[in-house]
Amino acid sequence: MGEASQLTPKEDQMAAAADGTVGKALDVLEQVSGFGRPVRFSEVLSQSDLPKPTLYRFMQTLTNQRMLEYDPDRQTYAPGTRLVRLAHSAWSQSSLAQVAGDHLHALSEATGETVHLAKLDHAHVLYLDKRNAAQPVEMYSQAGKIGPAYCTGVGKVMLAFLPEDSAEVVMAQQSFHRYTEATLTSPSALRAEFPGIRENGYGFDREEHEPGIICIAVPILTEGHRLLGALSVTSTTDRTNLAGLEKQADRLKSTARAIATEAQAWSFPDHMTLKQTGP
Amino acid sequence: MGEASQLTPKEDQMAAAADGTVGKALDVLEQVSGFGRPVRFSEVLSQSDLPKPTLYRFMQTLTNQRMLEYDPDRQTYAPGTRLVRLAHSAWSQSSLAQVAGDHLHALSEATGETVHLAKLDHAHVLYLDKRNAAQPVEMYSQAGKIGPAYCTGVGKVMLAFLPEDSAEVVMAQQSFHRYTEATLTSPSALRAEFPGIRENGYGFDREEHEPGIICIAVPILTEGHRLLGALSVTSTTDRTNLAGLEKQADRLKSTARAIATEAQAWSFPDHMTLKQTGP
DNA sequence: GGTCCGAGTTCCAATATTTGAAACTTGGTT
DNA sequence: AACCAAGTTTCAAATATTGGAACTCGGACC
Repeated sequence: MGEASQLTPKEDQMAAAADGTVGKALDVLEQVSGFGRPVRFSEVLSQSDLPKPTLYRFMQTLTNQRMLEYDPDRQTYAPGTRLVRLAHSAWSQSSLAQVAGDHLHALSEATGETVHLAKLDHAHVLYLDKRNAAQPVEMYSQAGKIGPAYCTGVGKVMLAFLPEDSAEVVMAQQSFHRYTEATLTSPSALRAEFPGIRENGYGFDREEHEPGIICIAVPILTEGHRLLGALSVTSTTDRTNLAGLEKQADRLKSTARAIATEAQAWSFPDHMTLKQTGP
Repeated sequence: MGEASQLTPKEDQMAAAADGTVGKALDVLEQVSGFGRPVRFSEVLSQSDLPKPTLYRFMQTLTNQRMLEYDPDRQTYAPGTRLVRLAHSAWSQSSLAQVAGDHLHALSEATGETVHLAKLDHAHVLYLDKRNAAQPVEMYSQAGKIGPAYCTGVGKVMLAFLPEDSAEVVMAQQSFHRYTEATLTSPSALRAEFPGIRENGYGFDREEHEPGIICIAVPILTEGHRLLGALSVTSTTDRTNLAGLEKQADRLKSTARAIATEAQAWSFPDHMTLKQTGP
């Protein structure tokens, strides 16, 4: 059992709770990945509650399967590149990410600010895409990155539009680190914001995660009110303020609606022959 | 078995084939991902040789583990976003990708062309990074994307610098589709290029994959001559020719050497704060 | 040179898990 | 109402996983 690991919120007792051998193997993968750097077998062993031969076999299997990669020079394991390939496939099949691309671009052009597309993963916010007004697309520099749910615009908005019991479960898993003065550090503080967010249809990040950084976020909902993700426009207190961001609310909402509609209608046009291209 | 297998000896035909339950589960994941679009359970079933309940349980497990995602509206499965998260971790831990970033940028600035970083994954070329010049080439490739090994600059160069038996194994797995007039469509045609590539230390793509697209590529090798990946500069026949690209050979080689050195020296200066950014 | 030590690896019988034929449920169609 | 296909559950038999213990290997330290 690990002690305080670096960024993981409360380790979810039931979620990671292995279903079967596959679950345990994936736990090992997650653990290696969680180190954030290549690790020796013994390092993983000391953090794992699996017996030595069992862990050893899992790591062998995962390495065989290229989910882990072994560096023979350093004798370390790191998450394997098969993951990168699979993730590319996952990302390009995500109707949300695919459909949203153009909308994000348009939004960042129109506002001149950075735009994020995110969804809820486990108990974290997972960023699916990001557009800077000036810069072109960056792939995994930002896509795939995770952030806290309780102190980001997208996170709070998604919580507010989640079924109440689900939201409670997610909130129970937050670590509530106080990043700034403004960070909300309890479920009740969060809960208090929800009615307002639900009524307006948007929410703010009031420098709750980083000083000087503010944002406005809206949920992306299906017609059946199922939560698909969220959208945000970020700026700094140097350039604008909450009232300024609020002016973008309608544009954000209609973009989110458009994305939701297209994502649902998206019947996978086969024009993306996932055949290989490039030199 | 149990021989020291450095790079997939011969088991590779059945490569994905079973290592135990975990292997089978990952096969299922790969299969779903291979569809390239969300799929129904029965579609997977008809393409799998697993019995119905077995496949069913695997897909349940994978869904529980968020390696797959189930769309209740459409009743389809697609690769899950947990993969995107894990891949982000894999990518950011890949010393190659991390270390190469600045070099790629410099190279694309200096040459004004598109630069690719790739490694060998299974029998494919897997692109780890790409930098566009100001005027990007008409082409689509990004991190996580795979391409053929036998008709790309990076692929051929990597094959040439692989131990002979490994190269043969990889070549035996190529499909040798004739993309263009110039495509090499047999192991022997490939083999004939290797001595030249090894002697020069670089290789070309002579419009073998896409008409009008040419490139020069060099391998990235450790001091112990272990193959880490490859690097390429791509252009079009409109803008230059092979002789023109060849002028970049020395710059490419020294960049590759620098990347290799840094990648090996990279002892993980704990830049691992993993601090989450973005609202 | 020998001995000790810890990391990594293999063995193998006890045990818990996976397995899949068959039966059942669900939702849509004739 | 009867039918069919897709998806889900059951349960004993078959099999894979498990982990204590013993072994190998290479380096550190007398």
